[in-house]
Amino acid sequence: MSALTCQTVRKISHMSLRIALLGLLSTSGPASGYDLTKMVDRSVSHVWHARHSQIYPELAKMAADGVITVDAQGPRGRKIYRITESGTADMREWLVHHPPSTAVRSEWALQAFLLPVLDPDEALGVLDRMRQSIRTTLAALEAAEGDYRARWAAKERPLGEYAFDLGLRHTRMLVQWVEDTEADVRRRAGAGPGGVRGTAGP
Amino acid sequence: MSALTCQTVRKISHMSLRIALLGLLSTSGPASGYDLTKMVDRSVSHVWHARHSQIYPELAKMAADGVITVDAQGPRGRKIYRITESGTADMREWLVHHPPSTAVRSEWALQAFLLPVLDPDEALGVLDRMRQSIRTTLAALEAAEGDYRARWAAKERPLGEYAFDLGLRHTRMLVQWVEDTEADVRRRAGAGPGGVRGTAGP
DNA sequence: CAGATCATGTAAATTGTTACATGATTCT
DNA sequence: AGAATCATGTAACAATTTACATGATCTG
Repeated sequence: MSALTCQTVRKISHMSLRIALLGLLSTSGPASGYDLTKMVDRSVSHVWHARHSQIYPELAKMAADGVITVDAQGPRGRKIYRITESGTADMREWLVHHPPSTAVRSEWALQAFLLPVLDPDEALGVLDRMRQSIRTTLAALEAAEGDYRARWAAKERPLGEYAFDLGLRHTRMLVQWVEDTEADVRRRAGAGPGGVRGTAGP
Repeated sequence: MSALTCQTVRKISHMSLRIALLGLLSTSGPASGYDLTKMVDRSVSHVWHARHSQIYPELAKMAADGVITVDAQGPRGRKIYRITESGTADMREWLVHHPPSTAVRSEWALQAFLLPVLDPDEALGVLDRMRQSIRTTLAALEAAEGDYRARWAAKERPLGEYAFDLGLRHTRMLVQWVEDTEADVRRRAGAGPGGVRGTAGP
């Protein structure tokens, strides 16, 4: 097995887009670039965002590396890709052995980070925008939750139920953070320079 | 003002690294590339990760764009940068008017997403690794919390108190998610294909 | 048949990573 | 003097975004 896959042993380390696509192909069955783009938009993009202009070239590279093959050709150059055994092995290897990078890059959190440079009223403006935005997201997720359970009940077994749960928890945490932070900014604005803020209620 | 800054009105949209550096310079006062690299490592990197090899060229571009200036030159080509008025304006503009991108790219969440492709015992292995890793992170954050409060009490007013709180909440949420997910995987493994899992306890 | 959308791609620019390279200063 | 670390950069490559480009198929 190691002899057969030695070409693909290279750097499995990053290339998370590849892994995401392999994951989708492994549960959905054969699919085209267009199909995968839509699948990504509807599901994985909540955890790993990608555009079609990145997906098409990546699929070509994946086929060249043998982790997927062209299963069939449709009408207008439409290529249907299927995951290979080597692809399945790569994906499982990454999942089981790759310690996920903790490197974060979140504009949301960056704005939180920089909030103290603003005057209280400006900060409250930013927080207000955040609150509206995150409440919209929460509403969308809660609406999707019913749909999700229906698909589950219909035995569709969509990938990503745990990630969906994680997203929901994350969103609820953000709503709470925004509200607590707003309250804190207000309290301080009223009280002048005060003591240290509590970071979490009991 | 708009006439003065028209050159920098360009695309403030992304360039978050630039904003992060401007934020640090605006509270720390003048600093060198090396200083900023260390500051990034100790603080913003929890929110926006960057290496020195990206920071040095970015500082050069920022100086060329006039958002920072070389304030002084130290011994070995050490350049001390200072934020300009235009830089302050850009940073505030981004903070107040740029709706933060919600695009996520998290290897952690991607592994969560793909968890269902694994057998229960493999999934439990992955979750176990996650639990250990996240508990370590939580311990580090909780240790840093005391330090943080001390610095606050000493009037250092380090940037990022709200982001620190956000990070702590995020980490606690992850610990809870890992534990609940482990329990769920175990429950299902024992019970065979079951119903839909509850996404959050009351 | 016109407009929507399906469907696939490429090009250029930006952003980020890894590795390489180098010399100065401080500590023992 | 030798080791550690301070300090600054560059080069090559990989990942990502934005914009451009094009033609097919379906719907009313």
